[in-house]
Amino acid sequence: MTTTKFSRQRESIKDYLSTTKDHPTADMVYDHIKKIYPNISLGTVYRNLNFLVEQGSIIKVSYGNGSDHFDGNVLPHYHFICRNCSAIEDISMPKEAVEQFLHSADENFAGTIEASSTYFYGLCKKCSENKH
Amino acid sequence: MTTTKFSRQRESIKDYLSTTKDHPTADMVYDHIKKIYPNISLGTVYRNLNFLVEQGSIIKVSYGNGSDHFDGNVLPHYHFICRNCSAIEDISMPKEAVEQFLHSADENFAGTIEASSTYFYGLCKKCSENKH
DNA sequence: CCAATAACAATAATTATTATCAATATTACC
DNA sequence: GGTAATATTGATAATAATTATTGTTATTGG
Repeated sequence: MTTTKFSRQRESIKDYLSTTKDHPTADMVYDHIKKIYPNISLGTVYRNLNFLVEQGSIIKVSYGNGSDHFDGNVLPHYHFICRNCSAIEDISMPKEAVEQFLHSADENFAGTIEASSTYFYGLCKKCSENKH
Repeated sequence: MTTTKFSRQRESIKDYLSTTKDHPTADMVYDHIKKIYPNISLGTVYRNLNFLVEQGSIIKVSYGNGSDHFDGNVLPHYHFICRNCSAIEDISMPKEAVEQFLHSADENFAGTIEASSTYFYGLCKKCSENKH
């Protein structure tokens, strides 16, 4: 079997994602980690992001338009994407609402539902205030 | 203003998507339409798929892994992606369940929620039966 | 400390999609 | 119906995002 070795670059990426509330893309992570390890390469960032997603330490947020984003918050929560400024924000929902929704899906489907991901779209607070 | 002219290629793409229950990618649409218009180009397929999405005649299904898929069913419904065979299937949910879920999201968010998209993951009927 | 090898940096390759442009098809008008 | 105007096409080049390759470096078990 193949063992996982420690890597300061990977650790740094994980740390960054666990402390920021942004939902950076691979490129944004790259820009940030470069300040600490100036000769890290973008490929290493991608490799480690995929590794960490695989491992369950971070979450990949992909909502269709352009690049994937990454999130260090692995607790169950939902994402909102602003159609004006493209910012991604978290939405936490009461457990009951989520359970009911999943239950309803399960009732209407023949196979086995194991997980789900929901993206909400609209205008964030700032943008909806500035729109008039 | 710019008027929209008829195009047999576009019509053919729309027809195909409205009659299939698959959720083909641009490439799969291309392969199908080529049987009817052998010298259609992939660019034309992309161009028309985007046009039809814009127009609201079809829906784009993008759940992160690889290519976008397209769906001729524009009635409100949800999508399930099998983690084993990658098939995409439809799930329709009772209106109340959806409304309650959206309402709950709205209550927990400061901005304005206008739309949402949910993907369910797991094993489809066939795969969950074959797994043991 | 050192050999084995996981992880690295640099970069090439791939995949999915969009843009460009001359040729063709569709439509409005006579 | 014929023709001018132009939307759409097919072919292909370009771009964006991500993954694979390769020789070098860092980590770790013995």
